[in-house]
Amino acid sequence: MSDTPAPPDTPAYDPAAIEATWQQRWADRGTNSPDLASGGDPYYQLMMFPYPSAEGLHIGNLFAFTGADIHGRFQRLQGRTVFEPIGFDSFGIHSENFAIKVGAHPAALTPQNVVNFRRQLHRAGLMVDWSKEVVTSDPSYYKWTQWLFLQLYKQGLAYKKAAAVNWCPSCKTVLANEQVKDGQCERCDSLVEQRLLEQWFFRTSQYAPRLLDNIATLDWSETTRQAQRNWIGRSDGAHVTFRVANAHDVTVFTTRPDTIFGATWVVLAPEHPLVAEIVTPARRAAVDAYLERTRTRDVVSRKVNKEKTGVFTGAVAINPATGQPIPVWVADYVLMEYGTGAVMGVPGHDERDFEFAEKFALPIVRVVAGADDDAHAPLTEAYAAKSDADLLVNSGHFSGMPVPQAKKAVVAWLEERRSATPVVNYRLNDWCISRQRYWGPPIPIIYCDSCGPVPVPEDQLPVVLPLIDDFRPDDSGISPLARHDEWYRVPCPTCGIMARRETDVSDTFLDSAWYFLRYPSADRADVPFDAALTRKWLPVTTYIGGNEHAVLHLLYSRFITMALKDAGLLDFEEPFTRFRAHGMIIRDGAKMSKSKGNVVNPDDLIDRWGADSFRTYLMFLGPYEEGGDYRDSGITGVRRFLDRIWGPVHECTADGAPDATVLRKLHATIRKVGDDLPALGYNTAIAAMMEYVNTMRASERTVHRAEVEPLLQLLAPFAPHMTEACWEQLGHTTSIFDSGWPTYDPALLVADVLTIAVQVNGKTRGTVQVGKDATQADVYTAALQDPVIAKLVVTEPKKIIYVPGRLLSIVV
RNA sequence: GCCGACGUGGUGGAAUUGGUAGACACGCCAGACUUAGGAUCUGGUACCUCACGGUGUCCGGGUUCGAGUCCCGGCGUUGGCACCA
Repeated sequence: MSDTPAPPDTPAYDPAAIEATWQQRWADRGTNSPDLASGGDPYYQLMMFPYPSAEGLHIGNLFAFTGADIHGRFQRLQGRTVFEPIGFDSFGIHSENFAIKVGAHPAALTPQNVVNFRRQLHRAGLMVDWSKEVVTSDPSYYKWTQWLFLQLYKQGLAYKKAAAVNWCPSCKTVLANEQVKDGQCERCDSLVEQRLLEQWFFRTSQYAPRLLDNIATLDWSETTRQAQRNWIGRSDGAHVTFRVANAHDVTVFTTRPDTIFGATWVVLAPEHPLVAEIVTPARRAAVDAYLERTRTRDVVSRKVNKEKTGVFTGAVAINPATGQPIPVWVADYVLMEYGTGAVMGVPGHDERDFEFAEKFALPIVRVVAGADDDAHAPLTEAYAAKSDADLLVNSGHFSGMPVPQAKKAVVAWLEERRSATPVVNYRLNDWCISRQRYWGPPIPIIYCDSCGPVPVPEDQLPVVLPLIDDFRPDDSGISPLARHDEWYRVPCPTCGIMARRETDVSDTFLDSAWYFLRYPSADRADVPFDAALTRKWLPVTTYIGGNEHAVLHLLYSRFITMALKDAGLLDFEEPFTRFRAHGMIIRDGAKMSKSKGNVVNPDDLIDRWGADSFRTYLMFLGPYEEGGDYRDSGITGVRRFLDRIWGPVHECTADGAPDATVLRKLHATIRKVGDDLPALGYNTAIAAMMEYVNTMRASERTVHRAEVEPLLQLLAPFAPHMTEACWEQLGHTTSIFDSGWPTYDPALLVADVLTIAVQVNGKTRGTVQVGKDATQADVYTAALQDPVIAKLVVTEPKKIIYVPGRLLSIVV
């Protein structure tokens, strides 16, 4: 960029040439491919691998990768053997839908996209070990995804059941519950329908307590840990049994057993198996009509439109606390998939029940009251406040007891009468992994009329996804692969008679739930992951990624790891020791998107400014874990900063001694950057280096070699190419990344003269210069020399507070 | 509705965790060097005031010698969850 005539011996800083040169050298010399078997002090630096879109790398990808790369490079400068792999999450509905949209085949499009991504990632100067790349749609990878399915199957963790599932009519596939938001498809926003299909599930719910309890042991971003806790959704309560005349008992789940004296009805979910049994002949027609109505209602109006509906079954249950008969209703505000599919209606203390009671004129009884409330005043809304001072009322011999205590006491009392048991419930469901789509790993199961479902023998893996032209999904709910007899008709592995392959493929989240296990062993065709390498390199030391995967991807990965541990295939059960969520890059205060037309193309920016400036600028936008607002104009400042280092490196002198002031600033900077980098405080580390460069170059002085050389090491993680070139210019023949991290001398950090702020009655009135060993009395004496302060301090101060090295506060 | 995060100049953001608010950078203003400047360098830049001085970290209270930071009550922005009993 600079046209300034440089001194004859200083070549202009030309990022394009330097970056190409060093990327080539790193590749030729294997600089970024550590010896995984022999390298000491292993550090596994993982970044979330991208889905290779046709648009190429998004600026958000590069923000994420650069931050992770800086962390990895810093660890390497600290002397660790750093393994920083990357790959491509190339299977899945994203890739398939895009292929359909542009009329191409995903098997043709994906490799093109991967080539483009690889090119862009190389340009960004990441310290990636390209010899360990994985591509999830490659048979050499998905062979092991299928193997993984079989391991879970063997353990009884994979099972098939007919279930009401979420069907997206636009994507034409089943969606996991977690892919449905407000009754809409997370991907395309279509209204989701309910369908009853046979699906494969993993028993994630079985691991809920462990997945929850382990969270306490993880060094993860707090927001991510909280999101996982919420998702797993532990709630402590009780099962309470209600007698129903001439029928089975109804068991409900409640977290408020203390309110049972106020339960004035019981409700079953429409799908509850007992509905058919308890309904009285007189009410059967009405109930059947209601069930029919809910069945045909789509998920949206059921889950989003919260208008209460319901119907009385005619049955009567006995409240086990009061002994009173209460009606049994059916209503769709009760969900079959949670708890027991039945609840007790306590309108006084639950908003939903209150609404239901008002609509159907059911009795509302108050059984909890705040200390100052009248126990007999009618309720105008549900009283669900959770103050510990709330007391039970109208609750027999429990009246007057505080709520927390009553929760336990009531259950214990009912337990004695065999009407209740304490229960912990989790919100976490089993993971539906079936997808009625084409672009994924076929689920390795064969259905035989005489043997039933038979797993494909492991030595016959992979079940190769056939290259077919009519891969588009249709509305039948049957996978495209089912249209190909020649593929799906196979002999049964057990008995040899003609059988049928499973034609569904598995969820993309399964591909990514184990990829970190594959990386170190990516070049091994004989095993999914080598035992010795895995023991040495896993769990992942630091994982950096987006919080949009806080729940699904991270939870599934944790589940898979636990399942493999239980199968004896791993010796750890948490895959990611440390996880940090990076923030999001926005532009003009809004998310970048094509529709808003505010997308920034990374290729253009690297062409114009160079990867080093681009990387450093992205990290300078704001705190890494919070993200930042991308502004086009700001990158000039960072480019200028690099230019201002490039010059001195080429013109520095080794004669004489470095300047004392500069040296003190240098050591302060080494400390600051060394403290900031492990905590991902990239923006402040860059600011500190800028400050140092301003000091170093003050008054256009000639810079000493010892002033600039350590700076290159501090800057190297941000601007790897430029610092390598400068390092070479200073006469080094090996990579700067093998040069270690500079140390600072604490003795040099203390200035000889300190500036102390002086406050009088809390207001800053001036500053004084004192020697570094000055006492409170010295500072006070010095302060009184200041006429402004002397004028304010006319009497003996009431109080003097001295904060050593910082300020003196005088109270008069 | 529930849970969490956040609120600082024209802008992005700093602030050693209770100690001189606005580091660093963008932008802007002025100057230097220039045929030229969208290059480079130097200086200035929170607000009010000619000045002395005063006021300032969303608003209102409080604790403290001292509050951007801690406490109480509001308002706003944003992310997640949501008929989960």
